[in-house]
Amino acid sequence: MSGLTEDQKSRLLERFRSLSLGSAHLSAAHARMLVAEVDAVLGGVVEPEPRAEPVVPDGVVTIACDGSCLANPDGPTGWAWVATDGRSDSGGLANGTNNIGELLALINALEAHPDTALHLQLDSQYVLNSATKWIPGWKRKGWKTASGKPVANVDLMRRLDELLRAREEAGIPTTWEWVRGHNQHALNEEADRLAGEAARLAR
Amino acid sequence: MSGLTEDQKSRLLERFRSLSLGSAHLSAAHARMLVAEVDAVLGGVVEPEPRAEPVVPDGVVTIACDGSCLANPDGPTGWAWVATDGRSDSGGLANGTNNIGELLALINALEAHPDTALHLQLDSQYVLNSATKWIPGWKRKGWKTASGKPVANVDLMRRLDELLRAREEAGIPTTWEWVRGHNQHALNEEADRLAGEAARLAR
RNA sequence: GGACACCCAGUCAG
DNA sequence: CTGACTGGGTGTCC
Repeated sequence: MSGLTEDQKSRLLERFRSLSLGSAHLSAAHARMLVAEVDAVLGGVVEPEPRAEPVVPDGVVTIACDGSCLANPDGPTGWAWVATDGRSDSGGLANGTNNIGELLALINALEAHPDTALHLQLDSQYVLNSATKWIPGWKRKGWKTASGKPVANVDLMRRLDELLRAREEAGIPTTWEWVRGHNQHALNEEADRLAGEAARLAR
Repeated sequence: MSGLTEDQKSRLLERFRSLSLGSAHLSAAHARMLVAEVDAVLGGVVEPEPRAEPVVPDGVVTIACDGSCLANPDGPTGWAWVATDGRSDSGGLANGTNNIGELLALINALEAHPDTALHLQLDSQYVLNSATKWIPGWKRKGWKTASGKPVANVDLMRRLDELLRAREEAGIPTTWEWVRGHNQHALNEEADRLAGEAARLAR
């Protein structure tokens, strides 16, 4: 009924990193993610009940995207994505906003998987709605907001639109899921950690 | 360079309790406070350097307020205040939050000193800012938070406002000081002790 | 008016 | 290390 000790965690982490799965080995990000899972399960934090999660078909890669911004307007900003195919990436800039971080996470995830069917997990309704709902309307109205003001972060929005149109034209499936932030969702938590780390490094 | 042994502490405590200062004698709370001071000084924990502390004018009573809550939301909750006039009080309730404890400490201290110029020491910025900054704004906006949600613990906040307005109308001076928690600040430590005791008794 | 996110600060505890 | 109670602020959209 209890979780792992710190010692057990680090030993597990080392073990996971040295494992071979087929020809590949686990990334550091995924090893940490797995340790967190084991810890949660052993600690009774997650019930073994069937989870009401979307069923992701075989061959589809799930990616969690997240951003971070210390001192929100204009502070050090980080972005990160973590995928179930074992890949992950992150980066930062010296000045940005929380929403720029979230946008960059998605854009970088898409750029890294141009030919892969994806299931995208975001915690930002701003980015999720931009990608799935608002961009078409903005384009029709010359990138103007509902209240007539220019859409923020237009350059990033245009790039996002470009990437999504390319996927659509190539017939590459893309599905979306909103996940609440900080909800012991292993993929998202790891993306959160990496994004925060990247923001701190960009300081 | 070393502090007191437990034996030394209890002997000191007994000694302090039997002392006469003018016609009064030390309360148990203040005796413990003094012993803690001696211990800290002998242990080299506090430097004998001149401290940058507010100078409290003669006739002004300093009061440290503190709250405690075991198992934070909804657990046994205690409050306490300790004053330099030798008085102190504490109490508890079966269910509360940490912040309710801190609020009750201040409210009870004010109620016990309606006509005394006070210097109030709090470790809770939540309560300190409520009392000195936020209440006026909340009243203007119908007790709504900056993010539009109803202010928590409104009943206690209203009572606090009432007490402070009464003091102001009567022209009774009130000054405020934030002290970091658990910083060998004798008055605060004693209030902390009493609040914890009260919480355990309320269990 | 609503929603999500990013922080900052303090406290209470395990 | 974990979690909760509370407040302030900004970024963004409808």
